[in-house]
Amino acid sequence: MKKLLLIDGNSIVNRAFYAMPNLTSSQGICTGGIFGFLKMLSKVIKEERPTNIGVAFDLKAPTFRHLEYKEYKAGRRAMPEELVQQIPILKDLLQKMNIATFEKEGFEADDILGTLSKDFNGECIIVSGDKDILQLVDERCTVFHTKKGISDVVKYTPELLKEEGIANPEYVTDLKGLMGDSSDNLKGVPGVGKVTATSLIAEYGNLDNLYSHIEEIKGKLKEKLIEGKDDAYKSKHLATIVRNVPIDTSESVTAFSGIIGSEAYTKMVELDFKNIDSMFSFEKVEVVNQKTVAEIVVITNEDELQTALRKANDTKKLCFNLDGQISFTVDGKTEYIIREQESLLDITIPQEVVYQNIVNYLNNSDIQKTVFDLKNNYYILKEFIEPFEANDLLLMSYVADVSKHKTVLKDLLESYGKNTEAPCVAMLELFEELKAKTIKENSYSIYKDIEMPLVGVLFDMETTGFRVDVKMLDDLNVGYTERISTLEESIYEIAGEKFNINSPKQLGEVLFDKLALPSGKKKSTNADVLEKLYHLNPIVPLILEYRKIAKLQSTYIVGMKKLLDKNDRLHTIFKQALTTTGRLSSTEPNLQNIPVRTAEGKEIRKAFIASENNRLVVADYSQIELRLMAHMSEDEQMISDFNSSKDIHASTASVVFGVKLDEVTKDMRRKAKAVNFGIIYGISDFGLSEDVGCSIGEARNFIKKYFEGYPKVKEYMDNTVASAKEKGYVETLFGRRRVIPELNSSVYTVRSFGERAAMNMPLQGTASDIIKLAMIEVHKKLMNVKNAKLILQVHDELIIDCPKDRVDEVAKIIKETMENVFTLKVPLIAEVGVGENWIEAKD
DNA sequence: TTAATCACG
DNA sequence: ACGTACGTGATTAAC
Repeated sequence: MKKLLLIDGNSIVNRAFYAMPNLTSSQGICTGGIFGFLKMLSKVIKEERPTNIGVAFDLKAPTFRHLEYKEYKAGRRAMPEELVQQIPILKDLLQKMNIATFEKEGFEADDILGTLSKDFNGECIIVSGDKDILQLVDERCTVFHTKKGISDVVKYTPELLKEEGIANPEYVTDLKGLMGDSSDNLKGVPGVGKVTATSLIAEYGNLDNLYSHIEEIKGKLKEKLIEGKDDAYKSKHLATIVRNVPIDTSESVTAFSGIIGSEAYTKMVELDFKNIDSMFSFEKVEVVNQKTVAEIVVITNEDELQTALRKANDTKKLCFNLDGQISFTVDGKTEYIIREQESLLDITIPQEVVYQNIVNYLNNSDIQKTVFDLKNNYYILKEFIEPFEANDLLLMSYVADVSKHKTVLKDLLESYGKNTEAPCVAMLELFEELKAKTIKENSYSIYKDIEMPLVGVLFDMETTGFRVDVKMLDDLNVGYTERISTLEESIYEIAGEKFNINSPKQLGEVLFDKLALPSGKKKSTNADVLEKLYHLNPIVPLILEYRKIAKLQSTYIVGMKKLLDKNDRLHTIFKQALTTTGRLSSTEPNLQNIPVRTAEGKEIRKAFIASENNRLVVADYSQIELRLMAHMSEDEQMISDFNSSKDIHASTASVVFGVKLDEVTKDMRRKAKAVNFGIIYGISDFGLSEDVGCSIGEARNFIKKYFEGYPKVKEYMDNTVASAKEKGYVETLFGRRRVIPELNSSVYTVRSFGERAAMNMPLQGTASDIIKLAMIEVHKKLMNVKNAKLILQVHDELIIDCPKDRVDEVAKIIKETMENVFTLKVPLIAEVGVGENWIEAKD
């Protein structure tokens, strides 16, 4: 049985463009729309296995329908430039894939699809985001309507249309005739919208039948319908798809074999698309190595291994990779690969022997070592050697270009077009290239003086771990289980049925349909929405509490207990090359989001305790990002506020509301605090109004007052954005860069995001540079304090586990180090506390 | 695998 | 006329 897949090219690429992130190839071409289109295409091909495919595009030239109705299409929004550029590339790529594309002057894509589907002898699937196309549905033709994004489709059959009140697919045009369509500039009947039109069509079927029963309709609606009769028929006619476009519809034109040719593959690689092998079946082709021509030597015994390694004494170089296939190079030309054991009978070198031989060279400071992910190499070799010095390509690539960073070596090499057959040769080459780049861009010092010295510190912290009071967690768990079941009962009681409270979908149905609580457009059930419904139904507070307890139990009790070691300690992994700002991230478990804001949350945090006979010394920077704003903007008012006041939010309130410091009320301070946060995030009136709970106008007024009080802050933010747009990147005080391609997008939301990110990164990033420097210093100083260990960093906070008789000494060390690691135009303050657990130490 | 939610700075 | 706070990770449901 033949099966034809038809795609409305413009409609789908448009959906894809808005659904995908802002993808850009290494050659600077926007590719999000194309990639999204291919993703959708691969999915449908896999699921439907079509024998024929056709993709239709609109032409810019006016359609003949256009000639009849001049304003037709005038209402359609202009396509953003980034998307316009992608269309010819997509067409070219489809041709290379041997997929037929169609466009015809005077006709639209849906006309072409209508014609192809009519002439095809077999089953037919049409994919489009445009509802007009539903008129083509029939027994052998299904329409996949992409609701939102690209993967979420509704499959329309005649039966489904019936369920939606459309007895015959043809009546889709009648519906359009009544309701009109602003994007196509179809007028419809004035005053009749989607809801009225849908119910009229459900009742009367089509326009003819409606108007022959017009007497049954009463009041204003009747008048409107009579008045708009001409418009209704005119709009219906315009919405009717033409099914006899003069194109070649023979099956040989659309035939599709399922195999994609090598030319298309090359093009996709050139566009930097990833995972394409999992998307399509490609014709087998020989992979031609680019760049380096490396000699590959396979090593099968210890003698060969030792001979090869010994050369490092002369070349003074050793680059190795132990993750997966073990290989190394000593000259940047030859790749030595240790033969893998493929069966038990294979004779090769045991892993431990390889490690032992390599380790022999690692403490030789004459030899320049290079690896990818040094900290991970410490773990792999921990039985053989203490942490050693080496270049780290992972960190170098992270510093050189955050947006191109990769956590897997092979991906990184690929993204720089390197030969992955000889990873270590490619690593050395890439390291040198990126080193030159960072030196030129003044960010080498971020690598050399911040990231590299930090590796050993993080390894130490992870290895030491954080002790947990398991008994305390168990006790909490018992209480939680009981509370959850009580809450469940009460919730089911009010709802009148059992359902899964954890399912936002089911919960939404209970709240907004069954209990008829008011909801916005999207029926979101998040805490902000529920807060507003707090007093409308007693079920709401119960759900909020249920959510809170369920979260604490699943994430922080059940989840963390699985990760405890035999000494009741948790060992997080810090990801040092992940965030776009320079912050660390923490996983398995994430110890950077342990609860603290609520009373119940604090109970969990209390279970984080010092080691036997020890205390926790906790120090956190006070308002570091805002102090950096004062420093960077050089705003006199803000600098003087920080120099004179202990409470910056109160000072801000006095500036914004124009009152004396002692006249600031709690509410004024609360609002000022929200503005200060907003400033750090790249403020918007909407965001601020959501946070404060006021109108957008009021929020706009706060911002205006704020900038009047701190004029140089405004100037600084404007300059940052302007410079970012010009240079394409922003940077921290220490030279850490973030490239922000979104800044030049013509899509408002994307561009605005870029602007906010540009305002935020220098603040968040500089703060993280500073605390990293402090960590390096503190770690060094603690070597002289026996059993005192740095165990955790939470962005602006450091935690030390140390013997209780050394706490005063350690507290002094950490405070002085953190405060003096860098000098700003305002004081840098670290607040220090001591306690047996994490909560006690923070008071 | 992705979206929704919520924990943190 | 439109939709937004910046940076993260884990769990759950639902495909």
